Amino acid sequence: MSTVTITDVAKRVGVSVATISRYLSGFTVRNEEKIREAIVELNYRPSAAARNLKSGRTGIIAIVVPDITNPFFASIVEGAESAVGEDRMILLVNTGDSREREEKALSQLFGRVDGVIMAPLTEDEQGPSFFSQFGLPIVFVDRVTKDGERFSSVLTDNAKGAQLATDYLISQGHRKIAMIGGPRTTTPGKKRADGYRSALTRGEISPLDEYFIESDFSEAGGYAAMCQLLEIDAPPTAVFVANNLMTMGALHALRDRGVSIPGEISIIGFDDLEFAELVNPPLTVIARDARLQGSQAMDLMIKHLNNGGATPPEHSMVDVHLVERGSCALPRESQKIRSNKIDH
Amino acid sequence: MSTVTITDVAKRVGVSVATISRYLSGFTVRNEEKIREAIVELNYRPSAAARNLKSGRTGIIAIVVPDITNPFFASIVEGAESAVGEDRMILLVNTGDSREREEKALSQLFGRVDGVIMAPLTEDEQGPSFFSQFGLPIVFVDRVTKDGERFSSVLTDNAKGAQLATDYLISQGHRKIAMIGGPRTTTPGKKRADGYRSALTRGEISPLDEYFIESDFSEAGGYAAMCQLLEIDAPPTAVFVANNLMTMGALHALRDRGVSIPGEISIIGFDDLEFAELVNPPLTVIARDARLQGSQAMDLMIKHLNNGGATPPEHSMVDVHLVERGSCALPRESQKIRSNKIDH
DNA sequence: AGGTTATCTGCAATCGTTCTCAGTAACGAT
DNA sequence: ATCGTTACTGAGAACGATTGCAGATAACCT
Repeated sequence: MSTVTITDVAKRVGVSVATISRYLSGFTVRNEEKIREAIVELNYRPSAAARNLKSGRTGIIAIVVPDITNPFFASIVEGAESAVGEDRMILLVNTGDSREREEKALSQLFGRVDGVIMAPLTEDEQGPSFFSQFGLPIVFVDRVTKDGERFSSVLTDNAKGAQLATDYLISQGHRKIAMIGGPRTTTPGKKRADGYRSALTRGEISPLDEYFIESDFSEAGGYAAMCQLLEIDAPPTAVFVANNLMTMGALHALRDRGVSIPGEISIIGFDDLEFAELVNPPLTVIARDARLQGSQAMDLMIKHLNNGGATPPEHSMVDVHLVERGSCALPRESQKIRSNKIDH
Repeated sequence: MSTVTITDVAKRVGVSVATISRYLSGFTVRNEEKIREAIVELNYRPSAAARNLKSGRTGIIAIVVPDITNPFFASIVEGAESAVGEDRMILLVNTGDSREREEKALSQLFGRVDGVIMAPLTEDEQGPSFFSQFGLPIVFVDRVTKDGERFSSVLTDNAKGAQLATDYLISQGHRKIAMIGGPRTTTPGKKRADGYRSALTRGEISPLDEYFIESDFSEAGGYAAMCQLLEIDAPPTAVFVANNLMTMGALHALRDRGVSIPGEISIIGFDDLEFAELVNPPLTVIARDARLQGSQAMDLMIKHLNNGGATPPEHSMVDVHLVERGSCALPRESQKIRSNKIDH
């Protein structure tokens, strides 16, 4: 069994533990060759726990996300992973959209990790210094909270993305534009709804309450929301769906009901998906670089830690862009109206 | 700052540290109320590092996967997450398909985690006791290695899955059946290739070398492999693609070349995908429950740890089944042959 | 009141490192 | 020979918790 300690190595070589320790930390010592041999022979591995205790560092950075099976968060994690470097590792916590687990994780993380990169569930429901109380350096990704001022963040230009999407639909002649949004308690939920509304207003379309459904960023939520939209007397001719999972749900709903895209209804999603070009029709989306977001967050964290935690918070913003594929087209009615005009 | 130790709490209450420690470990002590107060007021959080050092336990279980953005592995992680319980956490390591990182991770993990759940990259390339040397309890998922006998594992019935797929294509009348496989150095790569071959043989079709392409389980690999298959003089009428990422690549390739599915070629994939019903046509696949695989692996690990590491290795197998959707159909030629017969 | 348990308490050792401090040895310069 | 410098070494005190041991207190019985 591997319960070999530094003392065993020291005895074997015939020097003090201090020497072995120094060798391990890169100082030059006299019997390097013998030490190397002893380490290999004894299969010695330094105890991380003891190191942590002495140094106060763990070399671990936590990433806390609501749902790892969401490809967006998986990409964030991958991006962070790619930037973590040689001498640190990542601890993943999946909160499963539970506030309780999020809080529990945060308090358990103290002392186990040097810092936390997280996409918090909500921004409103906790006190103003909720996240500060844990005494952990935090970098927020994608979402920001009330005491966000004290921590760095890497956000997406959510409002711009939503505007881009809505403007695009308007430019195609749609006026009955619905949105399936996320919870208003989250940054993306809020900002995307804002962007949608402001684009409508700018386009001189007055937002209809019926056309905005606040859902929950889940596939089931998207499915239900789309069903609800289809039941309206004057159903929308286009729908902006505020995240990838809900988009999948919406597509499922439309498929189940036999509604054709973009013939009967146009769909634009937020966040690209690996399979977006493979669905029928290929999905038009607002895309951003989630990997980049993850790696930037990690960069900020590492910079902060390497400075001894003395850096002021920094905020960066990742750009969004429209990826035109095939799920949006001229609205039926507008087609009619135009042909009427020609007839005229 | 949170550098409050158990000593501070003890002083505040006016008892010894031992008493506080005992209170924390659930023994009944006299001044429970005062202790609770002191802990809250001082915002005391026990040092995980010190605990680890004393107890030798960390309460952390590592999951080592080659690629977290692969939905299959994301589901494994999610499943494991769901089974991890109250008093343990998960450390995720993404090796990015690099053997070097895999090995480095394993050696760094020692002392930081109580056990490792992993899908090793390859089974062949390391010595017979490669994984034993780290002195860590391991549960293998999906793949198994040379010293797999010493560790528990949760595998998939890969051979059966491949046979199911191939038999299905044969039953539809295909005889020119190709396979895009994974690396032979991995368990799934090997077993799925075996299943494919044995199904062909049983169906009295002699396997053609041209029709078997050993790829790398990546999307790019699937794309390239499919292109290669299309260049053959007598291209296959059906292709079994051995994992989800390669299936996506293959679909992309077919789309780019304008080859119709299942009109010109039938496709069956291994591993279901969230969007499999949304692509055009809906994808027929061999499916299995990856979440279950993850949670079973975690269950085995926890059982092992709670027994003080004294349990013998256990091996379980997750079943596979065929999900018929729309990407497979009668082969063209066979259709012709049949109509010829009718004409006859 | 005295004796016997049952319950709680503090002391101090311990886990495996790192790091400070006070050496020691070698060597060239004086 | 003495001194200063450089380059390494070992003893031992931390780090912050847990735990065996023995002592103290309270509770209970006769």
